[in-house]
Amino acid sequence: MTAGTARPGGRTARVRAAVLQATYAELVAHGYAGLTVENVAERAGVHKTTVYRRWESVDGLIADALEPGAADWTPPDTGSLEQDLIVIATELVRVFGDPEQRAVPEAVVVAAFQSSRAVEALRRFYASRHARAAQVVTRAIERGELPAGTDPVEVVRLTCAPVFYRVFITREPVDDAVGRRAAQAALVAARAGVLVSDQNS
Amino acid sequence: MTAGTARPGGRTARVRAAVLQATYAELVAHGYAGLTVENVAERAGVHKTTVYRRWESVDGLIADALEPGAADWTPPDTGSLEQDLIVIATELVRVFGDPEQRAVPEAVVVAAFQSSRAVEALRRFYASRHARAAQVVTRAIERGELPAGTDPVEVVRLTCAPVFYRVFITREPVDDAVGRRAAQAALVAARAGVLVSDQNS
DNA sequence: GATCTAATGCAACTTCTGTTGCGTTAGCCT
DNA sequence: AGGCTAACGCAACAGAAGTTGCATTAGATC
Repeated sequence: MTAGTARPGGRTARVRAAVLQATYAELVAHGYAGLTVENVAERAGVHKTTVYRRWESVDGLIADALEPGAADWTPPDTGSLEQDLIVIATELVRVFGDPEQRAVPEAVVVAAFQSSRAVEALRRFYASRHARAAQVVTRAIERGELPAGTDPVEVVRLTCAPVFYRVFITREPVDDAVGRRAAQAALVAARAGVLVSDQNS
Repeated sequence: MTAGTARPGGRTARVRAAVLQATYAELVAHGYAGLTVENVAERAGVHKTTVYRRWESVDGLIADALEPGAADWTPPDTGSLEQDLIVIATELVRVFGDPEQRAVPEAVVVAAFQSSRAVEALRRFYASRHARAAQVVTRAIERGELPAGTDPVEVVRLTCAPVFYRVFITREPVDDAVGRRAAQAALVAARAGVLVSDQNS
């Protein structure tokens, strides 16, 4: 984003950094509902027209703010698939339990309901996250812990989905036990061969 | 809601019905992002101040519009737990595939991110839905298909979560195969005893 | 059917969001 | 160093969202 600009140096980059950081801070402070272009601009020390021109709307800001998050995450590697999945699921629980860590991912989910840019950002983010987390499963398949042909990403989805479901859909509380159970259920299903990708019966 | 009003007859009830129906129609037509108090009021043939006074905001409208949906739903009863779960999951897939049926539930999920009233409406709705769907599992436990002590609602959650996860979080496409796999995974996990409620190890 | 008053309609107003035209600044290039 | 111009700041504006005070309507009660 803003990569093809004719003047990428100095001020433009500074403004961009300041605005995205301000977006993050505002999200943590007021959440998606309280996110305003004007507030972000003021916090960033930038005029609101600048923000409107470069990001168009709050959804553009949010979509942009998510980008960095995907890259710097590495999956656990405990040697046991079950433990790896449990770590992944309980880490999710921990993130959603912390308002500060939760702010950005939650905001993007909300923004995706009204902005195709946010949808694209979400797809890219979770595609990346899934691919990284799937390494855990791929290693397990190589160790012979799971049936050959098991879809690694599907195991990851099954591990994460129940946590998201409770947090964002049914609004039920989550704790480590929820994550653990999701991980174990995904594991059992994978072992039983339910998540073999060819299986389209 | 509006139950304790001092004048429940005639006009008040008519206005309420007209407004909720208009809310539904507007949601289908423009989605949550395009939902405006003024548009709803105009469509309902009511002045906007009336809507503001009785529902306060769009989130109030949405929370109210969800209420009727919970009551009139009965779970399948095919005689086989696997088939019941598959029906539940693929029915979800079908609902989310139809913009008209999808509009209201999606709107409430969005509204819940910024309105505690919508959160309460969501909790009530899914608590009711889960309880009804859980009958399917309870019957299976009685038939001896699942270990005693299996948490029926947890089986339902595990069946539905992957569909919601793809639709609302990762924005991946869903089809019947997705629902079928989710149902089978939940079933396998339940059979293995992973979803026994006592189990807090 | 006359009265009372909750609920609605109406209009004006304030506030907030987003836009536009133009002047100014600062990065890039020779 | 000096010019060129993209990017930014500024102010004024347009439009929508939500509020308030008061008049009007129509259910309820006797």
